[in-house]
Amino acid sequence: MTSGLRERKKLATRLALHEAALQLVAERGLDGVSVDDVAARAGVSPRTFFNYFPTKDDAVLGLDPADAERLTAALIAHPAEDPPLAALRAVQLEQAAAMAAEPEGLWPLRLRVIEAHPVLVSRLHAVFGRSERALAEAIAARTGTRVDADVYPTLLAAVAGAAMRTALHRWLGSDFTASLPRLVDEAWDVLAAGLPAPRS
Amino acid sequence: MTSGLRERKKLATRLALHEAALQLVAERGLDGVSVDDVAARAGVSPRTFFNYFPTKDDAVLGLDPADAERLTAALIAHPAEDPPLAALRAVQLEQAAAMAAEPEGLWPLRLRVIEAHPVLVSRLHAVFGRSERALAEAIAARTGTRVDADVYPTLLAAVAGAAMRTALHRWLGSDFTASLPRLVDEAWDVLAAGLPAPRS
DNA sequence: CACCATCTTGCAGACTCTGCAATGTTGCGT
DNA sequence: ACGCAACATTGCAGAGTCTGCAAGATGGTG
Repeated sequence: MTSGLRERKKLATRLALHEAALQLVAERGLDGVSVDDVAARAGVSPRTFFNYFPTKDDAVLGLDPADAERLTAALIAHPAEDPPLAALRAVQLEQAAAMAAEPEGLWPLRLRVIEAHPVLVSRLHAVFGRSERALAEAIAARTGTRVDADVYPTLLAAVAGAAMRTALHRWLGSDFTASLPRLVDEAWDVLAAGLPAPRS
Repeated sequence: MTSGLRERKKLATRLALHEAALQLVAERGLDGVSVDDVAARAGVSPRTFFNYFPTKDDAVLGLDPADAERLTAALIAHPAEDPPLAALRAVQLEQAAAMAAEPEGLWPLRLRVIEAHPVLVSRLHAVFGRSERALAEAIAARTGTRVDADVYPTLLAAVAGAAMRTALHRWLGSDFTASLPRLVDEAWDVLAAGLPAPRS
């Protein structure tokens, strides 16, 4: 499936561009790095850069838009007897585990770089927003409602994004010593309880 | 306070630029409008445009970063005996009412234009993300916890954003026939109940 | 009225991003 | 092995975005 030399090369180039962007920005800051720099370090022409990423920022994030699809696919594949909230929670737990297991600690570096640049934080929020839309559709399919008829699908999708973003933020805050899946779990516990005020 | 001629002129210029951007983009689409066009219609030089908005997109959104501050200020001003969730909900209801009452139906137009351009949807998400950060701080102050010690502030702030975004999305979906405050209320009802699956 | 702060503007220049056409590679059938 | 078709890379030209700087216009103040 992914065996063709062509496919592998494309993947490799994409990753090379992403890592080059990430490292350079970590070293010099976002404004200290141009597309030409990134292309040079990745060993391709500047023009080629734009065949892989529409934007310098996107290269730094390096998130595949197909990630969102994979998430919704996982949700759809989940046993139908589970209620949507439980299904979504389970799917996100798996996703969190996968992220924490990524080789080279790519996610920690990514998150550190993002956190240091407000623009990138915004971009990340935007990416989440995108995938929430797709997620809402999948949830609607699960509950037998339509996205524009009921609050539930859109709201639950947005809340799921909130849970993951919160967990990521706290993961970074713990300097990645905490367990990401556990942080996701904690968030869902509070959500499922109806957000009661914490005992102070 | 806001009485100086200078202040008023700045406000007027800012609004003129925003409305010019909004109208032009509504007519020709985002890519059919350049900063020069916007500046021309607003009657200022292109260079001046950038004294007011860092980006063409920002001019189309036209959201004052001070809006976020006003929200947190309102939360802080809210009676301290209310639990944070109730306080936040009340504050958002007021905000929703204010948005729906805006003259000229600015918000409907804004939302329609935004919805038609994915980039702007992303930008809006980003703006929400920003204000959620500030909100988290205010919530932490209210609950006596610290943002990086407890899930609650960050999560509740993110959820509040989810509620408002969901309500806005549905408002648009209803072609602005629904009551925005009511949509916000519905979202909070579901949230406070712990997101139970809807009876289908 | 005169001074200071602030706002506007033009200009030069770096950078981002796109379309197009030429050139090089890969995959596949014969 | 050969050669064709598909696809990737590259350079170039050009429009558009955005910034710094310095000159000029304008509102606020004593």
